[in-house]
Amino acid sequence: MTATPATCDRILDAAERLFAEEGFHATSLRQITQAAEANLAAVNYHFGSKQALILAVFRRRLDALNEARLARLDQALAGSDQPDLEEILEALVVPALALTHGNADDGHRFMRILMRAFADRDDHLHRALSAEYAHVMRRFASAIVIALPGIDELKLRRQLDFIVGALTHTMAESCSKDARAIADDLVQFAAAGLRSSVSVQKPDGASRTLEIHS
Amino acid sequence: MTATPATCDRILDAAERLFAEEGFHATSLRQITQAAEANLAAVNYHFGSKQALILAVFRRRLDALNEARLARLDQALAGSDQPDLEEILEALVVPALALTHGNADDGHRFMRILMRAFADRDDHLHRALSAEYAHVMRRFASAIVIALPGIDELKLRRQLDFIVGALTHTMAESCSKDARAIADDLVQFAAAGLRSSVSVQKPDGASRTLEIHS
DNA sequence: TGTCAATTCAAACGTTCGATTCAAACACCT
DNA sequence: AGGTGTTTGAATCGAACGTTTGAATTGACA
Repeated sequence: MTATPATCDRILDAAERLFAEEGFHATSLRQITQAAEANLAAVNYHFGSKQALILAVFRRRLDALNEARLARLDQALAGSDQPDLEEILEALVVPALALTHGNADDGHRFMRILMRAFADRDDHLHRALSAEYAHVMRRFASAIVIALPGIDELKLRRQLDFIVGALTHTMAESCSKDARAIADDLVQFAAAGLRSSVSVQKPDGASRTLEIHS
Repeated sequence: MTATPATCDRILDAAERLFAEEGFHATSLRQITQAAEANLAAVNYHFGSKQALILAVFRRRLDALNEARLARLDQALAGSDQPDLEEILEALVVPALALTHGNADDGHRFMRILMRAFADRDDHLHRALSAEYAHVMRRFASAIVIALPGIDELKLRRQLDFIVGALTHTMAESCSKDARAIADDLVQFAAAGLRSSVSVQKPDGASRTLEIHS
C-alpha cells in the first residue's frame, strides 16, 4: 500500500498542514496534491478516498502519541506501589509536545487537527477517535485511582476530560515554544484539582494532600 | 435588516444546528434553507453571504454568553473587597450551560460550534472570537488577581486557557443533562488548580489561601 | 534488452457549491 | 385602491469539488 516513502508521505505532510490550517472539508485534494507536488489522482491511488486520507493523517500521529503516553505511564507505575500523581499526569501531557518530531510547529498543528476531530461529528473519525481515547483514558484513570485512593471515579472521568480539553485547547491556541511551560503548569494545575476532590471527599485528619492551611 | 422574525430566525436556527452537526464548510446553503423551509436566496438576502451567516449564528449566542458572564462577575465582585474565587469561576462557567434557553441540546450544540471556531483558522471568525474572548478573559484575570493576590499573571493567563479549554471540550463531548454536575466539578477543580500556584509561589506561613472548608 | 508490475500523469466525468438574476408576492402607508 | 419598499420563488451561472479512467512513465529483475 504505502511502499514508497516519497509521494505517500509528501501527501500526508501536506494534508496535515492544510487540514490544520483550513479544516478537513475546506481543504481540497487539489490543494493537497499541489502542495505535495504530486498528481491529483495520487491521493485516491494511495489512500482510496479523501476520507481515508483524513484517517491516515490522523492515525499517523495519534497512534504514536497514545503509545508514548502509555509507555511513559507504565514507567511511572513501575517505580513503586504508590505512584506519583505528577508523574502520571506528565505521562499524559508531556508526550503531546513530543509530537514535534521535525518541524517545531508540527505539534501545534496536530493539536489543531485534534480539536477539529473532536468538534466534528464526522462519525467515522469521531468514532475511531473516541474509541482509541477511551482505552487510553481508562488506563490513566486506573493509575490515578492507585495514586489517589478513594477518589470518586465518575468525577475522575470528568476531570480527565478537563485535562484533555485544557491540553488540547491550550496547545492548539498557543505557540509551540511555550509548550514546555504549558505542560508544567498544566501538570501542577491538574494535580491540585485532582487532589482537591480527594481531600474534600475524605476530610479525616490523616489526609496527606493539601495541608497548607492558615 | 432583520425585521421579521420568521425566515431570518428560522435560518439562524437551522444553520446553528447544521453547523454543529456537520461543520461550517460541510453545510451547504441548500441544506440550511431547506431545513429552515426558506428559499436559497434568502440567506444572501438577509445576511449577504455564507460567511456573514456564520458570524451571525456565532454572535447571537456568544455575545449573550459573555455578557452574562461579565454580569455575574460584577455581581460576584460587588459583595466584598475580597471576592470569593469559586464565585468568580462560577461566573465564567455557569452561564455556558445557561445557553440552553429552549431546547436542552442548544448549549451542547453551540459548544461544538465554539470548538470548531477555536479550531478554525477561519481568520475572520477566529480573529473576532479571540478579540472578544480576550476582553472577557482580561476581566476575569483581574478579578482572580484580587481574589488570589500574588498569583503569577502569566501563569494565570495559561490557567484561564486551561479552564476555557476544559469547559468547551467537556461540554461539547458530554450530553447536556450532565452540564450542571460538570460545571460544579470544574469550578472545584479549577479553584484548586489556581490556589495551588499561589501556595507554591508564596510558601510563607501566612498564606490565607487554601483553607479547606468543610 | 525486454517484460511486467507499480506508479504517475493529464484529462475528463458528473455533482454540487455559493452567488446572482428577475419577476411575483407580500406588507404597509397615504 | 394605488404606490412603495421588502421579501420570496424558480431558474441559472461559472467554478470547484471528489472521483475515475486509461495511457505514459518508471524501475527492478530476467
